[in-house]
Amino acid sequence: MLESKILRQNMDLVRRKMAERGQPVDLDRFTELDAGRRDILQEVETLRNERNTVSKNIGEKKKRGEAASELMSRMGEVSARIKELDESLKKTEENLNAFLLTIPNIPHESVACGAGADDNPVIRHWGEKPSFSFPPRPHWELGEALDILDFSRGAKIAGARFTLYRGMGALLERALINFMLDLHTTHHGYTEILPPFLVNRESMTATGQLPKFAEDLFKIEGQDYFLIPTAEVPVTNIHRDEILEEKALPRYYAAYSACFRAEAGSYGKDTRGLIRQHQFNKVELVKFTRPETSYEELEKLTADAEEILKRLNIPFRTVSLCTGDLGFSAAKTYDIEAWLPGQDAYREISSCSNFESFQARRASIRYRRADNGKMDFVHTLNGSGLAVGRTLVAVLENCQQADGSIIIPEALRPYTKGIDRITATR
RNA sequence: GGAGAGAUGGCUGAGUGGCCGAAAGCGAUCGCCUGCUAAGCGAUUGUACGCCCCAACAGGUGUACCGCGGGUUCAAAUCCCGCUCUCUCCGCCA
Repeated sequence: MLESKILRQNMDLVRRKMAERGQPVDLDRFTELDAGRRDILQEVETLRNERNTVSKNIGEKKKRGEAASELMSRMGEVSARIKELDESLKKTEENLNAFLLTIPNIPHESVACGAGADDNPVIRHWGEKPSFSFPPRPHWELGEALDILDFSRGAKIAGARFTLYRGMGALLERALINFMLDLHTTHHGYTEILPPFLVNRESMTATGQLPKFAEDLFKIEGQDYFLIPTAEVPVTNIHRDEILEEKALPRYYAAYSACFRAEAGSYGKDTRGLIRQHQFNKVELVKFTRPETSYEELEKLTADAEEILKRLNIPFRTVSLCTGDLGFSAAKTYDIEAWLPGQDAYREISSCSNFESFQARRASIRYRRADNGKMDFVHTLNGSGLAVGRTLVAVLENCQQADGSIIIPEALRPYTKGIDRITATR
């Protein structure tokens, strides 16, 4: 969220940046609401001041046994007027706030201008694409042939976009989760978190999923609980309404969670395989940093996520999202895209973002600066480290053999009871 | 699910209608003092929003905030109602 004061002072910048995002904002409406609010505020505060002084007066008179009924009835009127003004103030602030909550973050100056995904500059490539002496197969064929992924049972039990993992498939997924968590906690300095998978409305609003993207979320009927679309939500909310010590920054958290997404509006997209599921597993990295270091921290966080693919020896490329492709809350985002030979394409496997103070304002996450003793908002960052289901896809497709078996990357074998190969069991 | 207790500043904790943005203690910061350490003494110590002032830093001033939302009253941390959360006991339960 952008604050009124900041918006008021940077109208032109905001107007220009929102246009670059392709999401023009009606700033006249803001000006109107903001000015209206301040008008009412001044009037009501003047009246309150009067009431406070006169009330004190009344108290003193009464103590001396003097009559004060005239003052009391006049203050009755003032109070009634205050009540009226309070109501219209509240209404105006609600409108203003609702409006502010729908304005996306301002893209960082290093973000390229562009209309959509095709305009995202590629930052780097890593790894050699594997060459095959046979046409590489997509993971859904491999998984079904090996009897480790059961799409039709998943659909029977729950519906489309749900998958049942079986045997080595389930083990491989679990191995990936543990491998990722271990790497981030022992080598990259993250503290492991296991968060609630259901959260309340305040948490969803703090990180930016609400109010604008309610249709992407699963909600518990009749209760104010939402299924998390990413561990970013509960983990960022760890410090909601808190004041952190500057010396306790930066803070790094790594969390495994299941993630739930309604995927409204993606009908017919990625209908086969594990790529787009209503429920999937993810290890999420979240950082709370001082404003001065957040872009440095974004580079490190992205490298931490890339390290997983490097150790699994999966080729990838990293792109920087352009203004037109940038998410609502992010100021800058790197997407890491793994090479999937079965689909002859790079597919997103991680998205690493700096939100600057956007989420911290919504969530009121602050720290006291050591230099001047003032409060300031922290910067929040997060990134997948990594999307587990998609990583499993990448392993299957990159490590497939001519006979349809899968050679398990060495880095995972400590987590697969030493098993080095998945072969058909029937 | 049933019964009860509670929620006050960074922390502990007092405060049952006006003199309370809130005692006291702890902590923290700054200064003094003691040869060092410990102790001691003094001062300071919330946030948000608005207005004024300023190039800016700062400053002045007003309002709000004692879990959240409403009500009573000239006046609410204090009285009333609803909600949320925490704790204790009973029941149930992985």
